[in-house]
Amino acid sequence: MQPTETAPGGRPRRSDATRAAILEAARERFASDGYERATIRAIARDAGIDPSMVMRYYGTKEGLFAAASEFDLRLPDLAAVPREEAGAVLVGHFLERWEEDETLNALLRVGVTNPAGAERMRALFQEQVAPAVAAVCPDPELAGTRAALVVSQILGMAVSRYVLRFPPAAGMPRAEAVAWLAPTVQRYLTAESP
Amino acid sequence: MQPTETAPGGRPRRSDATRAAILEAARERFASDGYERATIRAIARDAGIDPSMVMRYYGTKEGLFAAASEFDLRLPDLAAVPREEAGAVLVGHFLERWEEDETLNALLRVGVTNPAGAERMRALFQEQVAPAVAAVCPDPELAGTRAALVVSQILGMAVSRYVLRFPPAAGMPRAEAVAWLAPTVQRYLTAESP
DNA sequence: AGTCTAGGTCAACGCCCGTTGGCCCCTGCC
DNA sequence: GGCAGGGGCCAACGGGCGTTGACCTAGACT
Repeated sequence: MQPTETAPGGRPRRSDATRAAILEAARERFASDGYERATIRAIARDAGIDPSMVMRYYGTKEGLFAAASEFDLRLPDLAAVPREEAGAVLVGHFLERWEEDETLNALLRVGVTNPAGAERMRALFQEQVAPAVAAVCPDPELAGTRAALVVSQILGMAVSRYVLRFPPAAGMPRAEAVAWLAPTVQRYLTAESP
Repeated sequence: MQPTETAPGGRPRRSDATRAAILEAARERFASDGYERATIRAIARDAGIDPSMVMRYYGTKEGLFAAASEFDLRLPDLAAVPREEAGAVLVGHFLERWEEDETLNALLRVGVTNPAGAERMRALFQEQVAPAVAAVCPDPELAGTRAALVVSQILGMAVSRYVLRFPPAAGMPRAEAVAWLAPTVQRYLTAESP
């Protein structure tokens, strides 16, 4: 038996480079192919190692996905920006994050067809988005609803732009997308009622 | 050789019931499982026939999906409703359609992980949504952008509500969702600029 | 009544998948 | 310099997949 996991502060292992290569290849494949078509064999090939190594380090395909889909949105503290700019800041941050890290695309593609992936997305929503949104909500009891509305608009743009690639959405400069979406998100965050 | 297709006006075939059962089972499976996990064997089992019949009538799994994903959004003529209600009408119609026919969910789930499915969604956008939106756009050259924005909001709500099932979005009464989204869509349809 | 064809079943094919177990080699330690 | 153990490869497994072709069967037409 050999250790498959170490506390984050543990001594570096000789296999760390391989582990990282596997994770990177996995994120790429999950992001572009979804869960079922992202095969362990293809991921291993991308990482330049044998498929059995993936099993050794991550136990199972589901375990690999769990490790590859760990993600920090790094949401800004919305209480620290001018109240009327919260919407623009949030939209800009999300789109930027989506373009710089393929993990979000992996989460989205897997979340849509795989129950475990959907659960991951719900956790991301509850643990990261909802609290960040609650920080600028006028009414605590509506915070969940507001967060869901915000996410619906941002998620929809991400699907249109990065996944389905509707020409007008995919071709739109990011600044233009932010300009259109910001007032919407601002309203969801702070408007008294619909 | 035997005919696999007949002109829409053709005489009814003895196999029409079977063909319909296959299509219904296929839509159900594609909607709940996505393309890869919706197996021909499972669809045939649901339809109460042998898997080879599916191949006989639809040629290939891709052909089956093409047939099962034919869809008419039945979008209303937006020029016929009061200008300021276009947003509410459009949102309400989409959510209703999403709940009454699982084909839309099948399209969405497959579109996210399958290239052919994504192409289908783009065709739906271009052939049905874009023209309907153009009917109320003040500026023809911006119609495509406006349609994409509208779709991004509606698609995002559908993903949140029906696919990922974020609790606040999934639990929200449809009327409340419409009330929140309507002003957004209205603005995308008619506002001069962001 | 006899024939022909469309509707349907069955068994198999080849392929690829996730996963396993055995084996080798290299490295760091005593 | 031996040796333990982690890093790595290889070959195989059982199973499920899409797809095929041979084979029955029952109805419609003449």
